[in-house]
Amino acid sequence: MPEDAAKKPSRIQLRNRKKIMEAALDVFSQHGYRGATLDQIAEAAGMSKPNLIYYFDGKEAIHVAVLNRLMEDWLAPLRDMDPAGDPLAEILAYVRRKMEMSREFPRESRLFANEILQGAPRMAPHLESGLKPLFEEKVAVIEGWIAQGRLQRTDAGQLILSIWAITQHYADFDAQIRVLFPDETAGWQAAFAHVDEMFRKILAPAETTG
Amino acid sequence: MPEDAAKKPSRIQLRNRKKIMEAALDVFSQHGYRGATLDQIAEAAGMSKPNLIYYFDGKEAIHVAVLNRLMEDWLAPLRDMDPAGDPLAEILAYVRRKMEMSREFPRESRLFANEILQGAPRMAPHLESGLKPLFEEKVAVIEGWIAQGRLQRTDAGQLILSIWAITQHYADFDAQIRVLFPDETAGWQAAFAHVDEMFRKILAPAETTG
DNA sequence: GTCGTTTTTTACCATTTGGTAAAGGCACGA
DNA sequence: TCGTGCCTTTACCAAATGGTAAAAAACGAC
Repeated sequence: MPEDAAKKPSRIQLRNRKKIMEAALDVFSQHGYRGATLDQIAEAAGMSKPNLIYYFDGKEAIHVAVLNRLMEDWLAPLRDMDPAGDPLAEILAYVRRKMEMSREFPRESRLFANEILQGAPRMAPHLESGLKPLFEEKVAVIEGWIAQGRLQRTDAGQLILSIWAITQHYADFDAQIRVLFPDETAGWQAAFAHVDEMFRKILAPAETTG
Repeated sequence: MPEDAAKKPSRIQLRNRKKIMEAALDVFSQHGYRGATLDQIAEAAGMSKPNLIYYFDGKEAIHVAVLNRLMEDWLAPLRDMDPAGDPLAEILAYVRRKMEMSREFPRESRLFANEILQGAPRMAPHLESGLKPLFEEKVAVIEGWIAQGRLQRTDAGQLILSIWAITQHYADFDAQIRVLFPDETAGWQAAFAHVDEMFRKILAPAETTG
């Protein structure tokens, strides 16, 4: 059984685990954890259900594995925010990258949203150990910028929240947006322009009239 | 069978349907459609499973009934936005009311989010016939205000989207926010202040330097 | 109270679903 | 070519779940 393997996984193992996780991302993000079935995942992965169980300990293990891999990529843009860079440029670049992720990886966004919506039953530890320290670190960075007068005074924590809220909304509420903006391409263009403009106004460098 | 009753429902019917829908809101919003079971709903409603089926045609019918009732209340704040009022005040009032709804009715918000996340399989008609016309009406109102120079020039559709995104985020991503802001009360205060400040900056009446 | 109607319960059922057992297939080194 | 160990499939299973049948209980007009 490869699940507990401390040894190097074979080429076949790597390939099949990847296929399973790709299929699972697809199915889980579309139906949620309980809505997804092993049969669906197996079919999407092009293999039999017992074969899934051969590579992973069970449904929950697959879900956790997908979430774990996801978290890295998900936090990367925030991690990249550079304290040494120009404040406004750094934050706007972060916003843009989050928008790009919503456009390019909507499945990942929805999987994450699904998990949080249900109360993060399988991800609470990750939030504590992965997300929270990074969040607090970057809050401190932004507060530093504000203290230096290089950024409009604002609540740094709430600012990051609102960046998440808006950017992820475009992926998570796609079904709704599609109804309101039938022209997808124009919608994305308007969205990119709008969020940039929005946060630009919010963060305009502090006027010395403070 | 009361489901197809064109006749007036009895007092017992009204009471029990209400109890069922309240229970269903609780369970569906916590576990999603497929994650919720009739047994859970029955227990939460304090009655037997066959009794649920006596009052509703089945699981899906319960879900649809809950969603339908929800939509009215959900759109009310936007509906209340008054074209004759002061632009900035109207929009900020709308934002505040949406924030209050996130705080007071998180289950409703999450139920809605869940449905949209899964592609709105049971709500697409409502989005077309209920949400979309109202959305377009209010977009026109805001565009009118902008044309009159009473509001900072911005994309009205995107503006409404971002109001939804941010306000609903506080309810939908509660599990995440709880990790990042352990002090709930302070979190809500900061949130209310932040969104008000945010949209105030975005919408500041157009300076005549346009 | 009595009778017809509405409401509720008990006892089931068929299907779906996560998971297992065990045999069969396959690759690959000796 | 023959094992040996990794991989895959076939045939199942027990529990959960949406739903039904039909009898029992409660209600309400008279």
